[in-house]
Order: sequence, then C-alpha cells, then structure tokens
Amino acid sequence: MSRRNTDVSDQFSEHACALAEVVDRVSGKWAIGVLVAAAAGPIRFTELERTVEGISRRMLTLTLRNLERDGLLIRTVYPTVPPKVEYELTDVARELHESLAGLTAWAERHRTTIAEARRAYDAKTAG
Amino acid sequence: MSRRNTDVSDQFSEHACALAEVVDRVSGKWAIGVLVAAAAGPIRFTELERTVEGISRRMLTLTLRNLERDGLLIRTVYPTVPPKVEYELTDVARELHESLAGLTAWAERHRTTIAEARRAYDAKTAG
DNA sequence: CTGCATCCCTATGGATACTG
DNA sequence: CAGTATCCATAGGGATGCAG
Repeated sequence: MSRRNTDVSDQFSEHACALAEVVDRVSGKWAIGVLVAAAAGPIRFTELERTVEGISRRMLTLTLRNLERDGLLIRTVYPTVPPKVEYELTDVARELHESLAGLTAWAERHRTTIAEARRAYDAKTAG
Repeated sequence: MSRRNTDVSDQFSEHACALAEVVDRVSGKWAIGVLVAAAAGPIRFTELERTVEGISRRMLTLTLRNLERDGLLIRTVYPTVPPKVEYELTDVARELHESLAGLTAWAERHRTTIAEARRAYDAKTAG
C-alpha cells in the first residue's frame, strides 16, 4: 500500500484539475454532438440543428458560442441574403476530437458491461 | 467537400452516442475527482471527502453510488466499529482512467491557448 | 436563415442536522 | 465513521415569439 495522503495530492491537483477542465468544456448534453457533427467539415446552423437530434435552437446557439469562445470553433458569416453561417473545428478541436477516440473505444467495449452492472445494481437495490 | 447529409449521420449515431454516454458518466463536478482519487488504490469515505476538495458529504455519497451502479467502483464494507468502507476502482474503471490520459494531455497542451481564446473572445464581445 | 430574449420548469448541488 | 434526510438556491435547458 502506498502512502496516499501525501503523494496522491499532487497527482490529484495535476490530473483531476486538467481533466475536470476538459470535461467541463465538453459536458452538457450538446457540446459533443456539435463537435462530432462539425468534425466532418464546415457545417451550417440549420444543418447542425438537424444533425444534432433533439437540440433546441436556443441550446444550439449557446453551445456554439461556448465552443467558439474556447477557441474550438470558427464561425464564418457570409453576408449573403439569406444569411449563411458556417462553423468549423479549429486545429485544437481536431486534436481534442482525436483524443476522444480512446474514450469512444472504451465506451463501445464496455457499453453492455455497464448496462448489465446497472441492471444488477438496481435489482439488488430494489429487492 | 464531402456529402455530409448522408455519410455523416452514420458516424454521428455511432460516435456521438457512445461518446455522450461516457461523458455523461464522468460529468458532474465530482465523478472525475473521485475516480482519480481512487485510482491510486482503495480509499475510505473520509479520505475521499478530504481528497476531493470542496465536495459535500451528500455529493460524495451520490457520486459514489452512481459510480458503483455503473460498475466503476467496488464498495467494501468492513463490519468493524467504527465502521470502515473502502472504495476501489474496477478494471473497467481503470481502463477508463487510462483512456482519459489522452484528454489530460490535450488539456495540458492547450490550457493556455484556450484561456487566451476566451480572453480574446470576451474582450471582443464586451467592446 | 440565423439567432437573441423571455418565460418557466427541473435537475443539480450546497448546508446541515440526524442516525446506525 | 459512514452515511441518510431535508431544505433551499441556482444553473441547465425546453418552448416559443421576435428581429436582423
């Protein structure tokens, strides 16, 4: 057993903090959806609204603003009529998207395991 | 430019969905903190309360229950007096913790970049 | 088409007193 | 020590009408 009260604290400050930041950035129900939808190339507001299923106009706007603010999305306005706005991932966001691949793999590997764990837990809790 | 309306939809269903699941599981302010704190080995309730700074007793309990429910934490009760309960990561959770490394790296690489982007955005918005 | 403003409801989370 | 129960504040998010 390792001496946890001392050496863990350091790891904690470093790891957990940085991790919490990135998760915060990608949390909320919609950020990921938008990120993935935009990963394939520039995409318009309405296209996003259709692609990210279930998102409301308001939440789409808010999510886009936040991602733009963090430098993950580039917003390009074409002053045409009717107006046209395209959103595109920045390089930083692309890196993020790639880093997320590991997580996706994990999720797919253990999806059923987790569902099963949940079922078991709920059954045990209810009974 | 690729045909987005057709081929993106598939990627979307697969990627975004799995990703959203895992992020949901790790979202909330505390799950990550607890996960990281428990990564170094079995840890007791009170130790967690001290290690995960700022967490309330209530939220610690809720977070622990959720992680246990998803099969990410093992809860072991030692029927001693005073009571002693230890929480330990499951193998699945360890895998998750490792997958998270890529994200941590990303966060640390771009932490300042993002902070800067934010500053710039806010300045532009305010002005 | 893009997106802001408003209203309103619910989930999340903090504080804290109490129990086995 | 390890929780549970309760109360309360706030933030997240849905619906929708209005505007450039």
